[in-house]
Amino acid sequence: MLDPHLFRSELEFVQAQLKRRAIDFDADFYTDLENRRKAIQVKTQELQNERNLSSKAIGQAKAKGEDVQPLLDQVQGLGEQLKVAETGLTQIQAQMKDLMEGLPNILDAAVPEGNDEDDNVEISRWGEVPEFDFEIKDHVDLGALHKGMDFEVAAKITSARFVALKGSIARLQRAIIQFMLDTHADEHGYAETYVPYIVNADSLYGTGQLPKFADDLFKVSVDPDLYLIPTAEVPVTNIVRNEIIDHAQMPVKMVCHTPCFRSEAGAYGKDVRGLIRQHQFEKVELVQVVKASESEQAHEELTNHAENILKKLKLPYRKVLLCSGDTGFSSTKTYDLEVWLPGQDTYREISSCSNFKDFQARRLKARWRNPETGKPELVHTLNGSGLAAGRTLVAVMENYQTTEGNINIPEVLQPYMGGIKVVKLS
RNA sequence: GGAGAGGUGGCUGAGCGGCCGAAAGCGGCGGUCUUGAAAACCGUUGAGGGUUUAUCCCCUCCCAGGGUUCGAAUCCCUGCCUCUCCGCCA
Repeated sequence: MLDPHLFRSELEFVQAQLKRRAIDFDADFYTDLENRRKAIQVKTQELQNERNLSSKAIGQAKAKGEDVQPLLDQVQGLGEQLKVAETGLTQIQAQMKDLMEGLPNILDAAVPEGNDEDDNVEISRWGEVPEFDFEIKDHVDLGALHKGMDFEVAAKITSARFVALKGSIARLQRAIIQFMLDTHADEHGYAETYVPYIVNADSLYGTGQLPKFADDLFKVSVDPDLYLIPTAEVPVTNIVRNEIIDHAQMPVKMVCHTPCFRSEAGAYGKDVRGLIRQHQFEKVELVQVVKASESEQAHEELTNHAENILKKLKLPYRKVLLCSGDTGFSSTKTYDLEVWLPGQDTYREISSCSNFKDFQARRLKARWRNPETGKPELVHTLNGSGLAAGRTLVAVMENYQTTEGNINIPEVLQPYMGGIKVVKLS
């Protein structure tokens, strides 16, 4: 949610910024609504004040043993007026909330203009794209060859867009997850975190998935409304919802591995082959809660932490700054890390690192206490995949394949694989 | 799943339908004292919002949502959560 004060003081700026998101914000409609809100709110509060004063007077008169009937006659009808005013206020506030919560975050000045992923800007490349002197296989074929990746059986158990992993391939994914968790916890200073995989609507509202993106979620319960998490971002960031964090606890840095569940409604026909786009996948997520003045630096650091995993795995990747049209709803600025996938002969997203500034914090009512002023201030929240484990599995399999169809194990993963250096065909 | 108890400020914990945004203690902050610190003493200290240049003033919030009332932390209803006991259970 954007700052309402910004709308009142700098409406034209807001309008211009939303235009970058291809949103035609109706300033006249807003101004009219805001003026009505102001009038109704002032009126309501005046009536409330009148009621409070009258009631107090009645109380005092009663204490003195005076006749209160004249006073009671005086307030007759006030209740009805107040009810009308309060109802009106509630309505217009709800209307404004609907309007406001449908608006995306304001983009950082550095975000390039553009319509879609084709307009994203490459920042850097790392590593050498491997050259193979044999006919390479993609992860689906490799997985089948190793009898470790079975889409058919998952379809039988559940439906399309699920997978069953077995043997060394399953272990390799687990090794990747453990390696990532250990690296972020031990080297990058994140607190390992475990959270529920099912969340309530308030949490999804807090991080911005609701009310706008309900179609992307799996709902598992009605009354109360509960959903499977689409990312660990939701439960982990919501740890600070409605909290005022002591300054000594700042910055809050958490790392968390969870499965993620996405209905991917409307994504059919897009990238269907293999593990790339699934209803359920494993991800290690980095979340930071920082002071406003530190979020831009934290964004760079968090992205570096994710990059560090790719470097340690010696997987070639590139870093991309998303353009205005491709940056997510809640984000001010997002870097994507794209890993090289030989099977697709291209770079594919494996991490997305975003700075939400105070957009989520305002919805979450997540604050920290500034010792200099003694007052609570909204925090800035950030998160990034560190990394998507399923896609990392794909990347390792495809980049480390050998002519025999074996898969070499990156050195950093070997301790997690019982010391073996290669997964051989049995 | 069954039975009971309870949800009040950063924490502990009082609170009769009006004098309660709320005692007291702890903690925090400022000060006195001290070479410094501790102790003691004094003062101060919740959040959100409206109006305003600002001060002032006003509104809302005692788990959440409804209700009763001129007036609700306090009474009533519903929900959620926590704790204790029993049952079941990885």
